[in-house]
Amino acid sequence: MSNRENKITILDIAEKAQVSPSTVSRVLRNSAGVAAKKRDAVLQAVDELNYRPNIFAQSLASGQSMTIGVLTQNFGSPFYDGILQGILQGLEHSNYWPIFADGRWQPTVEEQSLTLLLDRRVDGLIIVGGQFDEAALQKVAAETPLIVVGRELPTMPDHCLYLDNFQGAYQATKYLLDMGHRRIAHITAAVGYQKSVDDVFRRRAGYEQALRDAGLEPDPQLVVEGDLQQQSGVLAVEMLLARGRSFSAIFAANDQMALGARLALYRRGIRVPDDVSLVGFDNMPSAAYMVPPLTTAHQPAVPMGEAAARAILAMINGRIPDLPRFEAELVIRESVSRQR
Amino acid sequence: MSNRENKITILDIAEKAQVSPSTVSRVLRNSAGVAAKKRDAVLQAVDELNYRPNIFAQSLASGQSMTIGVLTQNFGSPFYDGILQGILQGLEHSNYWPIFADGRWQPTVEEQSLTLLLDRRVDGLIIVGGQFDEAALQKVAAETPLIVVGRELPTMPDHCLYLDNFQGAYQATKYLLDMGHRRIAHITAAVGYQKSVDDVFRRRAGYEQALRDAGLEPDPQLVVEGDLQQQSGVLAVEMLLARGRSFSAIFAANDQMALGARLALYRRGIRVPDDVSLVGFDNMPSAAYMVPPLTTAHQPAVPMGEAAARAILAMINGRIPDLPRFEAELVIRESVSRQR
DNA sequence: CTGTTAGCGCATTCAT
DNA sequence: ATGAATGCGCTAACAG
Repeated sequence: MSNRENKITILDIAEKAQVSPSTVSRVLRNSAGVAAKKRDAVLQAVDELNYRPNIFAQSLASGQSMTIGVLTQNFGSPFYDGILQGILQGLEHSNYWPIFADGRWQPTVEEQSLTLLLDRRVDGLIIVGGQFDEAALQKVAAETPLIVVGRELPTMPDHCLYLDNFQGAYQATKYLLDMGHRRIAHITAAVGYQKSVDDVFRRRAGYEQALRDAGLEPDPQLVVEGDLQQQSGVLAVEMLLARGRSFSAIFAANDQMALGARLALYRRGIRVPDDVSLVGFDNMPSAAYMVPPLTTAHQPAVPMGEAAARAILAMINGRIPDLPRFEAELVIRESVSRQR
Repeated sequence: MSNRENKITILDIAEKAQVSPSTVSRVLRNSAGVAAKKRDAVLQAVDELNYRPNIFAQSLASGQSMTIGVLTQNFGSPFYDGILQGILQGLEHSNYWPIFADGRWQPTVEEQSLTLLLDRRVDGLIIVGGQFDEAALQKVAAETPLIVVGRELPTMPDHCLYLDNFQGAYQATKYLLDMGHRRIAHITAAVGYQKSVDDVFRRRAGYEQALRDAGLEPDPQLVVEGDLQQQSGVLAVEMLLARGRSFSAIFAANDQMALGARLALYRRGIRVPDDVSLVGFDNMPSAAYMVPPLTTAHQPAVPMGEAAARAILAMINGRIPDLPRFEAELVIRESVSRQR
């Protein structure tokens, strides 16, 4: 702890306010009626002595840590940042405080991080993405209030907060189709790489369904796998070009890969959107500043984070959280052209 | 805390291992020699009972929280993310855990956040950027080990970790000069807006000095103020264009504004780098994926974060941290062309 | 090297 | 409504 602390304890203020320690505790926690006079005296003493309750003593005595554990998979990725910001906002006036841990998409690290959070005796847990299997998550949920963001778990629907990825991808692909594109490539991500790959899988399914509904058979040669990072978008386009199948549009499973794709096209002298149109997913902050600005399926990360925070607070208070549904909304920008 | 906890305490494992609680504590903390046999028995009991020390009891009894408070100014900005990642890495095997708080560039919020971290009895504090004045920081430093990242405070050099912004900006500007540019615009940021504005101020100074050293007098008409966000880069270029002064290159005080500038130029049909060259600062992750890839002064955010973590650990252990110096390195990419 | 004894600062019974 | 007493789980002297 800090070196020369305010070694002021509840006893000091009890003495100064001429009441018993329990009374002080009562007014501080508002846990029982206290005579107005005594309350004021206590409050004044607290103020004058600049008293700061010892949070550890509080937690030890009360059994509550007033913290929420947040387990993410990579700090600093555009999408996760939005979630974290939302959580911060959602917790704002709640007395609860978030504690973050990063699983770095590595199962072992993820497990350790979870353990660390549990060791910290968090009152609730928000797990964003990740690779824990459902059984493991169920065990966790049995012991601690839990919200899982960004995954759709069949057996625990009342713990999950996610976006309809299928619908978002369908919409994005349909937009390209409506703009006259027929040969639409897709950059997906390899299973087991990153993110609740469910997301990416559903996006691919939405893409394929949109094609079928338009009477087109998906062409496996037009689908390439990346790993969700920018660089893999570059490689994906190289791969696509190497295959020699023509295409007039690319739908990338996330904006980061779309960014990489954009660069690869630039390097090849392929113009966007004149020669090839480009659509992403997530609406990451810089999507609007890409050149040209990127059309993308809008994933409302911040609202999702807020909802997660609210939900976990509800659970902690024994209420049943109402989990809103999130739909992706296509944000149309200049990276798509109409095909003759 | 989690609902049905392992209510296993140190007493349980003491009993099971046939030793006293203090011995258990000793082996767990490695705070004194314990007979190998007893140690093994303890360890085994810990394992079998799946014992988890109560961190609050530990903190209360020991007076240490084993946490490091990290006060940033905006979660989710490319530069700060790098710092946070670095801190995470630097703390990795240390038993210390970071607790984050966000000041959102609002002095009141910043102050509250600091109070919250102090209430949490952090053992050390890393303040990234921010607007606290030096006197306030000195008071904090007197009570708690403190490292300030990204600010250069004259009176507390042994607490600061920062980049030589002057040098970085000088280098960036000189590069443009070497490439034949003579009319070089600069996008800076308004004082009092964001960030330890010192940074931005020093960058401007470096820009001006480079011009002077090349025999050019800085033209105030070629300097515009933004607020470090992308959008302000757009507006800055609009402003520049409206002023009617010609320029062949822009040096933006950070990459985010460079990104906005890029978009504004695109909208005006001004080509980069053919018509106007562009240089940024920070080397944020997507700078390499801009079209064209952005030349930028490389600010090693992750290493700085790591250094901060190491330094604060050193201070906590009563050692004098060695604070490395960081220099900006220009990363040359395709956003700059040679001027005839 | 090890067990015993006191707290750490607060919340929460239980009396009154 | 309020004070006294007890314990949360662990660490740190203190003795041996």
